[in-house]
Amino acid sequence: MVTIKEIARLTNVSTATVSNVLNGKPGAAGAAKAREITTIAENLHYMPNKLARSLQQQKTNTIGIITEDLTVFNAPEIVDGIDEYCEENGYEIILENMRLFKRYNNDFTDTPKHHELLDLIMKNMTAKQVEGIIYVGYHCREISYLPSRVQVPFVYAYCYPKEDIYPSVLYDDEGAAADVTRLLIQKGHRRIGVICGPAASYHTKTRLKGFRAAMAGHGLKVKNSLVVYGDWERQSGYRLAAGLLDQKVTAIFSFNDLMASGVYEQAAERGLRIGRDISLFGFDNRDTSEGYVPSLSTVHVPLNEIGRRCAEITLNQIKRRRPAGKRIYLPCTVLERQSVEPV
Amino acid sequence: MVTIKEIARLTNVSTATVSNVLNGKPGAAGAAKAREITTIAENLHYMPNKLARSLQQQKTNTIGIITEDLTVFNAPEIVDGIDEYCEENGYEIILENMRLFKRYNNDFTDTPKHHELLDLIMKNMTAKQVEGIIYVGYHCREISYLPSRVQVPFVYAYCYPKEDIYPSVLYDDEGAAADVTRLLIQKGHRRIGVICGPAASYHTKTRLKGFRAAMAGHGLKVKNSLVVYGDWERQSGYRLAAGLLDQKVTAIFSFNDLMASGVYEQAAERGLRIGRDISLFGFDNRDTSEGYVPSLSTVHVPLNEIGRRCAEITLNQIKRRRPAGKRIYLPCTVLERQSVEPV
DNA sequence: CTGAAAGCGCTAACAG
DNA sequence: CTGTTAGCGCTTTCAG
Repeated sequence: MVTIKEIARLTNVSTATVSNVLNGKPGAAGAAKAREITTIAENLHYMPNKLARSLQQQKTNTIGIITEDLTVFNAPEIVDGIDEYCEENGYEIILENMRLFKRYNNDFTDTPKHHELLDLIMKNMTAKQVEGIIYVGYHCREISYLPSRVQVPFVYAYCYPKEDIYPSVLYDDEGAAADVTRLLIQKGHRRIGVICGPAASYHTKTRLKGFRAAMAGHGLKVKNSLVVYGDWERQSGYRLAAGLLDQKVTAIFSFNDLMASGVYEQAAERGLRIGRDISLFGFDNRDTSEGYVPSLSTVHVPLNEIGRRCAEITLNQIKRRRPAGKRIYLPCTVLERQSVEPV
Repeated sequence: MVTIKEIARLTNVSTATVSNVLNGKPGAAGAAKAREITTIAENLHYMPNKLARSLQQQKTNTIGIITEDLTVFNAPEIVDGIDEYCEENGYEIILENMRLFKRYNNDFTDTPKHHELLDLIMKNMTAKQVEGIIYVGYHCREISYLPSRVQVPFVYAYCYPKEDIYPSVLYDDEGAAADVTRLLIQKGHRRIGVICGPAASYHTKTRLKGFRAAMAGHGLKVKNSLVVYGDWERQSGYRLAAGLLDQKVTAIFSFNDLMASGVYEQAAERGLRIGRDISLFGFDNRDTSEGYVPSLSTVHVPLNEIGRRCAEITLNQIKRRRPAGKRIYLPCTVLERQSVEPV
């Protein structure tokens, strides 16, 4: 690794001069000398050591991302958004993946062990002098264990901390569900079946709230038997659709695309055609949903935008530009495709 | 940020002693003094500055990961595998995402622009003193633009360089396709339809090779009209299945799960039941495939393992334990589920 | 057992 | 316009 010192030696100037020239300081050296320095640096493929620079400047231009689990479908897109924003603003990222799914066999809850792991990661990131940290949840919920000692701006993506001690960015589940419901109502649907996730889930609760609000807004009653609870998997959509179809619903609102795909299956077996005989809405806009036949109407969730926004908040806080906000809900986009028709 | 100097001042010893005590050097100080130092450090939440340490030790214990696109389905799992192995071995990762999909509107090819971007990233990583770099492709193929100046071990995941200049880890497409084909043949299937990806795709070519080899191995001829080409999307599976079913195939081997899901649709519309009336195999083991009804037989590709293996090779090279290998093909696992039955 | 001194690669402040 | 000096936080001889 060729250093600044080496170049200084070869060009008979001080390291300071080399540094100044290479950093484009005006008038750091005479034109001839300056050219000599840059040429030599070029030829030797000189590359500044960022460790040394950061140490001396007391600034790393780096933020840390902690993912609860990078392999869960929403995480990469959020990370991508963070990365994008950071790149545009001269920041870099380091990544720590907690791997919660694999570590705890998919059924962990917020355990002390989890808390310990978080603290360890926080320590490590602090040691690496990150200037801010973004915590990416693997599913939306309130996080009750908070990091112990936070010395830099800390922002939650896709989850939020108890009592909103730190800012967080989520999306507007409730509004999106209400939008979908209103759209179905406008198309003349009255008997709308709802396939929720588990009753305890944040997403289930907020989306259901939006659904009920929209129904009430149109003076429609919600029949309890038309609201059923699955487990987010395709299988449960397939199974639960049977009961709803038996009850002659004209539309089904599935709280995710996976369960909606099970509805296609169930409908096909009964000789019902989605879009024609029954309308269907999903949620998530998984990359496969557009390819369904007919294409699935669904809700696009702004994952990339969540990432970008978190990064923006973090960088703003680093620059002390703005005080920390609270919880931010980004709007979703309702995508009407062929699986929905008027009654 | 409390430093070693601060602690030295408070405990009336030199920074060297503090450092030695905190790093557990035997006999660095008297027992009492040592305890005092550790206590103070604890209370002040002292945290070593890794930048400084790395600079002085000329060692970062960090490797870089370059993803072509983190949001493509295989990338997170590979990154996860790398991360896992590194964590187990005391290494950390920094991530750079090229975002090729978004940058080039999904239809980039290996352009000069791409090459430039790669060099920029390489430079940056080198500046950060990574000890090795893993390049994660977004789909399997030969990469023709190589990084210009590589100063550390460099390993390809899920793609491979021209002339195998650097080691690479992929999976055994050909063998897996042959395994699937043999399994179908053993179940008595003779008229097997194949839904490939685009003809030019590496995956299409190698899997087709495996398919043909297995057929030939059993003295079976491959009818050209039974080998059709899609675009990896569900739609094309739906469409192409029609032609194959018209030709009375008893089994369909779809080269990915997405297109296989289209086959379910087509079959359902014709009143055919997958598993009973027609057997179906996918490829990729996408997380949704198990939830299909009936569950889809498919091929699990060892993405996590690819990541782990790449990390292993990289760390071994860093420690100069082994010479660089060539291309490594990891075995896939055939998952037989309910979508396959004997004729 | 303990500490002074040197130095990793770089930049900022200041003096000539 | 140019160079000297000092120091970021840490570890590592090596001398006491």
